[in-house]
Amino acid sequence: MYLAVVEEIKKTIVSGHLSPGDMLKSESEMMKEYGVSRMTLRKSLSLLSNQGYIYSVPGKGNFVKKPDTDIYQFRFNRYDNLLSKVDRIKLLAVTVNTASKDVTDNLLLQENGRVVRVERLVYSDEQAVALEIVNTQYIPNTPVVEDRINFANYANDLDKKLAFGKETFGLTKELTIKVVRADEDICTKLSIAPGEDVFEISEKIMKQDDYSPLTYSLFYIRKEYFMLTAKTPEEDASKKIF
Amino acid sequence: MYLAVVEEIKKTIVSGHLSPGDMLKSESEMMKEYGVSRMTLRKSLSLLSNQGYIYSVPGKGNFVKKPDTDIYQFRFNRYDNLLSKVDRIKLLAVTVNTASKDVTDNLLLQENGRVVRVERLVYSDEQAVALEIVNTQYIPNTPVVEDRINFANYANDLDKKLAFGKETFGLTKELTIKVVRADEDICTKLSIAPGEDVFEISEKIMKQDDYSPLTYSLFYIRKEYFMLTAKTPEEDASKKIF
DNA sequence: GAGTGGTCTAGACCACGAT
DNA sequence: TCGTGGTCTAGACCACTCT
Repeated sequence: MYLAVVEEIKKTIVSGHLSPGDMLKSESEMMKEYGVSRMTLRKSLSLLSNQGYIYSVPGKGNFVKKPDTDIYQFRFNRYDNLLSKVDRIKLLAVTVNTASKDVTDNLLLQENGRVVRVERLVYSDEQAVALEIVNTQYIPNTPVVEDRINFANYANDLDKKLAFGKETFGLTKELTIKVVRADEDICTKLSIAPGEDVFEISEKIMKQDDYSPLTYSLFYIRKEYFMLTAKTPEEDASKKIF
Repeated sequence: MYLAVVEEIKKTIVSGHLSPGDMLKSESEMMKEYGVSRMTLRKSLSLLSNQGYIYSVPGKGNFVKKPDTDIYQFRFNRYDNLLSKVDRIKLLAVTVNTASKDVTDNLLLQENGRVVRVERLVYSDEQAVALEIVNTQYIPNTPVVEDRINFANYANDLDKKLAFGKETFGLTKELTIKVVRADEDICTKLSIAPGEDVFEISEKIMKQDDYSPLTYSLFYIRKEYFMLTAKTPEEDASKKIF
């Protein structure tokens, strides 16, 4: 029933009777028009709001929203997004050392702060296709960190658990993708020609409440082995909303 | 009040009393526990559901969801995402011709189908930094298409309006980003060395209901002029949901 | 059949904007 | 002051799952 009302309202919007910025009829009017109770109507309205069709201003009314069609969504995971199957991950090194400027800035460390640095090489088709560097602030005697060092040869899910325990909720992540000229170290490890370009994907994991950084990772990928596909968010929200 | 209940429930989840897959107390129990009515409690639950904390199974109960932390979101717009300001857009050509294989596949055309092809060069700092190719199915005498040709030297918003009229709602878009070796044509137009790599961003705009393609665009960008930043979706849904 | 979540209702009080 | 949307309530019926 509330879904039917949603469709009705969508029609009046899309069919052009209403344009962005226009006000919808008041809720009491719409209750009569569609023959539903207030709560039911409001359920419809909030669904429309979630789908980006409308927004409401307390004391004034509900308005048609200009749709934001420039938002995209994608799924990314360091090991699952390469263009060919990962068949081996090799642990290169686990070190505790002074952070570089880049790492210091991103992890908001003190000057000369120390970090745990885990370096891994990702193989596909017997070839090294990606180099992964995970930096975590080093806090001596923290079980999490010590564990992280001990088990650093395991990757992926286990990695996350070790780093954050049960804190899988309440995290925000930020990803930056660009193309950079590979430095000597990367060229050697990925066995590519000097001066070649590679993808650089940096991933920063932060706490959601105060944005304090937990890890800062760099992922260098041979450019033929990565591409990204993103889509406009689904409208399927309908099923999730209530 | 319902927000307070949300916080309460989050606590019981995050503090580890509940793990993914576990069932929450029944709604009637929680009503008593938090001293709220059914509708209020359900408002809290649907908020939690939207934020990805829980899901519910009719006839059984509400369950803690394993958070999907691999979803990212970003905003993209052909002209607003370059690393430097766009100061000029030059229309190179508007042609009606037989579609290439790639275009035919993506627009689901008949064999030897014809398309309107609009080609533009994007300038920044007096340099050509990106080449844009927009393909739309050619349907003779369709006002939309004819207008598109007439006004093809205008870009961005106007472009969208001409192509889709009031249909700004109900569209889905798909983006693919990769790095490819520039062909001769691109090298000339962007004045880069032969064999250099460029970003290739393809954008396919479809109708949301039947996924029928409307336009298929290719965007070639000099690799120094583009990078992408994406974030985990906000939890701010709270404000949007009701 | 008992318990669960999904939906809907009629009525109430509030904070807010416009006048 | 009046109309608007935001919130909350108590009670009802339904379809579903489990035993």
